[in-house]
This record gives sequence, structure tokens and C-alpha cells, in this order.
Amino acid sequence: MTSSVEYINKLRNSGLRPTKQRIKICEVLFNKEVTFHFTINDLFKKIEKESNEKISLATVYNTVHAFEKKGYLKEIPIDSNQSHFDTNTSDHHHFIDISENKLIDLDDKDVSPILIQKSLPGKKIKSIEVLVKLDTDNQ
Amino acid sequence: MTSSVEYINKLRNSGLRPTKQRIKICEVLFNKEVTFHFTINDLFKKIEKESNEKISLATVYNTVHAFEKKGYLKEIPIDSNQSHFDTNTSDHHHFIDISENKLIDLDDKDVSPILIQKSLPGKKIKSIEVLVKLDTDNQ
DNA sequence: AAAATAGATTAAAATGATTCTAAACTGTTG
DNA sequence: CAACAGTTTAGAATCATTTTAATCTATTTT
Repeated sequence: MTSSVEYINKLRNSGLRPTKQRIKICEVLFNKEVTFHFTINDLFKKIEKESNEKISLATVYNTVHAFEKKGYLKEIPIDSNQSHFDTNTSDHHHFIDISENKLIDLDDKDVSPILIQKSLPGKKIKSIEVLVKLDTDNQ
Repeated sequence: MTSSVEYINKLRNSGLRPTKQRIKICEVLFNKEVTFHFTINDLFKKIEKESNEKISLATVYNTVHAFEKKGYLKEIPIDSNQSHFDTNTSDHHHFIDISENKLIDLDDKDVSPILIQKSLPGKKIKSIEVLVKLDTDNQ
């Protein structure tokens, strides 16, 4: 549990004005003992449910992108029609359960270290993301 | 170089009627010595450029999805607003060059074997995809 | 080889996620 | 408190993708 004072400082230190909306979004995203995955629409509905005030969809988009840029959220690359985000910004990979369309964290210890033997001149590796697709085991 | 007779057989054997449009799309996709990555819009424009007849966008969508289902194309999971496909259906991973928004194949030999130590009851691993994000090396 | 039919193509409309616009609002600085 | 820059907002715009329903065509049946 983090108090809103801490979110205010965190936002200020990142060069983001601590507005009512951003503080509320911090609470919804980070006031949890567990991390989670969400789409913008998930988050929009979660905010409506967990608070009395409504935050406009455009602001939710703006804020998620701002937080992603600051490294407080990570976008997860999956072939979907909507963007998926993760409040867990540590180095880890994902299962995606095709049949339930659900993302599941893979601890870094559950994946063998990944070594890339190829490099491209003038380019630097920024991230390595593994997506393991799961399906129901019908045999 | 594959003749259209071979595409006709390939389509028939897959339970897909060998229509003029599908044969043309086969030619544009598979009549190359190299594999490549594309979006639906890339392919649509490529067809217009490489042939005289125009194929409707809806047909391009239908055909790409049909070919993907049959395993003749693979969708590449990236966090983008449009779907990306690969005519290389062999087991391999990708670089994505952020600054140029360009996909590059990674030979399977260039990536250390990936072992997943976690499993979920009733679920089977269907695929493992690695996406390595590259950025310009400014230091 | 014509008729029947199931599957395919098409233009256009519909949908849905995301971004843009421009006006109103608010946190910060002096 | 005034001024300013940054933020929020509703609604419009955009763009990829899917749906619709009419027409067309490859295959099967007669």
C-alpha cells in the first residue's frame, strides 16, 4: 500500500504533474500487492469500478503511454488487435493461453538464459521478449 | 520458381478452391527465392504492382488468414497496430529494428535453445517466439 | 455439357481500437 | 494572485480489420 503522497513525488520526480487523474490511475495500477496485465479498456473499466469519479478514455490512453515511456509499465508484444500492458516491469517473459486469451507471467528463472549470436552493425539490443503460446492439451 | 499448376494442386490438397485470386497471391508470396515479412497493406500494394488485375482488400484478408490457418504463413507477434506476417514458416525468431520499424529473421542457430521450466496443467506449448528489439547504438 | 450448389469475391458499410482536436481546466512559478 | 505551460475532456477523425449481402465461379450432379 502506497500513499498518494508517494505517487505525487514519483510523478513530480518524473516530470509529470501530479493531477487528480494520474494519482487515481497510480492507485488502481500500483496499490496492489500483485502485478497484473491489462488492456486500456480493462483499465478504464477498473477505474470506473474502483472510484466514484470517471476519467476520460483519452486521459487513460495518455497516462498509460506516459507511464510506459517512464518505465512504470511495459507493453507486451502479442499479435492481438489491442495493446496489452504489464505492471510488472521486471525482466520476465510470458505465456499466452490461446483458448482463454489470458497472459501469464513466466519468472525469469523458468526460462533458460537467451543468448543472441547475431548482431547488426550500429544496432544495440534493447530487449528480448519471449512469448510462449499455450493451448488446451487435447490428445 | 513454381508454376501455377503446382499452386493449384497445393490449394486443392488443402481444401481451398484454386481461384484466380488465390493463385495470384501464391505467386506474389511464394514465387520468390527469399522469404519476406509483410502487412496486409504491403501485400495489397505488392499485388497491384506485380499484376494487372486488382484483388479486393477483403479477399487479401481472407486469403492471408486462410493461408495462415493452413500453415503457409506465420503471424509474427509484435506490439503494433497492424498484423505482420512471414512467408518463412520454419522455426525461427525475429529482430525488430525500432528506429526503422523493420523485421529481420534470426536463424534458429543464432538463438540459444529455449527451455521452459514451468508448465500449466492441461496446457501444451504450441509455440515459442522470441522478439529481440534493436535500437540505434548511440553512445 | 448444362444445372445445381457450395464456396469465393466484392464494394461498401460497420466495427473497434487508437489518435487527434481544440476548448476548458489546473498545477506551478514568479 | 497572475500568467503560463501542461493536462483533461468530449467528440470527431483515422485506420486496420470484419461483416454484409449480392454477385460470381469452381466443382459436383444430373
